[in-house]
Amino acid sequence: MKMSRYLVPTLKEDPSDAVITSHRLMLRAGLIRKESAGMYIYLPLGLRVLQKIIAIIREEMNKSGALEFLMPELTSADLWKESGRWHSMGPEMIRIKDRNGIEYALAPTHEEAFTNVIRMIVTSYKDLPVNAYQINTKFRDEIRPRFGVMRSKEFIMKDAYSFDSDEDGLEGSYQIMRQTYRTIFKRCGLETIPVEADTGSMGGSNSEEFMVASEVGEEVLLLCEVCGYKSNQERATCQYQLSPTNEDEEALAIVDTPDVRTINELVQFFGCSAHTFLKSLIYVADGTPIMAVVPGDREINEVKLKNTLNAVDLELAPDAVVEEVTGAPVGFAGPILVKGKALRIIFDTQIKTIKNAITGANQRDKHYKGVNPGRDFVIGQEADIVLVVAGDRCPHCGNALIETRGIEVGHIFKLGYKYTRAMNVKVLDKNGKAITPIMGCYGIGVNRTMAAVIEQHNDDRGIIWPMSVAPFQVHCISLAKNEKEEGAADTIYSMLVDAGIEVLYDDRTASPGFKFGDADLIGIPIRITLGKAFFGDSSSIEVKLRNKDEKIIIAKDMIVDYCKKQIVQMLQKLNA
RNA sequence: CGGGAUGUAGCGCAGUCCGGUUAGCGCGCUUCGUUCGGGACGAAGAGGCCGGGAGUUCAAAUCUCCCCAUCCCGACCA
Repeated sequence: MKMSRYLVPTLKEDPSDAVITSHRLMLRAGLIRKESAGMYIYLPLGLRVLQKIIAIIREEMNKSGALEFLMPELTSADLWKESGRWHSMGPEMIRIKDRNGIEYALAPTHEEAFTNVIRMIVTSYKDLPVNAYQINTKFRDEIRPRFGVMRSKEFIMKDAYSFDSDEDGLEGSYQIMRQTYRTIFKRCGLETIPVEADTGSMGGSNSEEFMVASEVGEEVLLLCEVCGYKSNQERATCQYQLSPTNEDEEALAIVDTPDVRTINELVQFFGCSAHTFLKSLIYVADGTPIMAVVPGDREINEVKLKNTLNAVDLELAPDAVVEEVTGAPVGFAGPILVKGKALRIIFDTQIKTIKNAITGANQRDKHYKGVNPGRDFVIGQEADIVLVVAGDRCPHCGNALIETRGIEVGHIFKLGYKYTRAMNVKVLDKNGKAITPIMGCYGIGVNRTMAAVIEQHNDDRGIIWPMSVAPFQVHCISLAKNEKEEGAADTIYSMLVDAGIEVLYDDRTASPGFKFGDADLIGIPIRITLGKAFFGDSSSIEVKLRNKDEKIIIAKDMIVDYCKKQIVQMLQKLNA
């Protein structure tokens, strides 16, 4: 491709609204432009990268035996009502009506759609297992689009759904995808960390996310360097036990604590350690207020709490609700309710071990001390609801966990029967008996994968594409000063193209420095320069790899072979 | 939705506090000439409803009110 005929609007300065490296470089290298918040335009150069990633995904999915489909983006409300998600997806799902008032959703995901086709076309166990996938756009009315294409309202996802006769089958399908995902990301040049994950609104049990370690990642990961435990903070658990005390149970007493509300203030006031406080927070879960109680030195993991409650929506209660359900202003809540109040309370599993605790008295400016679980209040429901942080002990081996941040590029999980039951999918087994298939579901964020590759492969001059996803394989810079030289340069370009190499040919009239700068920014792996060495007698060509500093000289006749060899080697390295 | 910030040429910004010529600078863009291996130089140009609306004033990019958009921090997810 001749650059003079290709629109590559590189930018010398950083766009003001890009804060992370990948976003900055995508804008600067002329890969994307913003249409509006959360919506991005892929320019020709950027599209090529996206297509390369898609091709890798498609190739590996097909290799795994999955079948490619293409689903409508406009999905009828009936489909969503069947599974119950017309309601539960909430405002994240973009809903529209046609001229007759019929309701649709712009698909935020396609579990229902795929379950529906399988119901239509699969009737026998002989067709199972089947793994159906597509590479298609998703629409989500994100609370906050962020970081360029990293989190956008419209994005391309590869989503796959497996259907098996039984759980063993699902395990097989799941493991195939697990391996396929590793291969896909490896081929894209990405190092990923698979972590245990929460299943979110999709439902299901077992789940693994593929994370790209990055400071700008939105996920917090907890890793154990000893046994290899890896988990998303949302799901992470730890071995934790408060040290037992031999203290005698004190009598319950009420203490005046004027304006002492936060845990820090309480520690000061009472002069004891934070975990002897019973931190009691009021949440509203699907419209109903509840209380969650954790040791005072712990944060609540809202995802775990939400799962415990089986709630769709969970948020901290507004002050008015807190006052209403506890009878006291915010800061004085506790599990010993005043007479006449009733509230569902979830206790963290450690609460029962705390002796002579301190907690809010549900009265203004008053706390209880000498609080003893079981004696002063009943532990009705307990669950692990604390947020695990760095330094907590690994749930498997007990070593200290460490924290890192990651970008979620893929997510695989066992869905179970949620959709096949809700949508009444039946196939006949060997004995002619109707059975319900079990599902798994597997997603890859394509645009996000592209951004993640840049996050992992760049330097202060620009992008350093892995060969597999580079927009072109060779960047050929012509430094020709006259028509004769231009002609000679064109010949080399044609030679490379004829050999089947993807070449971006900088035939523009610009200074060498300008062209080198653009080449570094765009980051094509192999750069060849047609300059002095070439236009002189020697007929030799300078080659430089984007990820190396040295320049080497190759004889003109050898250049095609050399490039081909480099390309093959670079691709093989990613496949290994 | 809550908190913070910003909207001036394609991009990056100054000017706004303290109202007053024809709204400026750098990059980019066009034409010509000279340059030409690490973002060249000169000359001549083109390009602005100063985010939108209402108001105050003799006079508004600048002051007031309302709206909109974008970005960052928190709650959702690939």
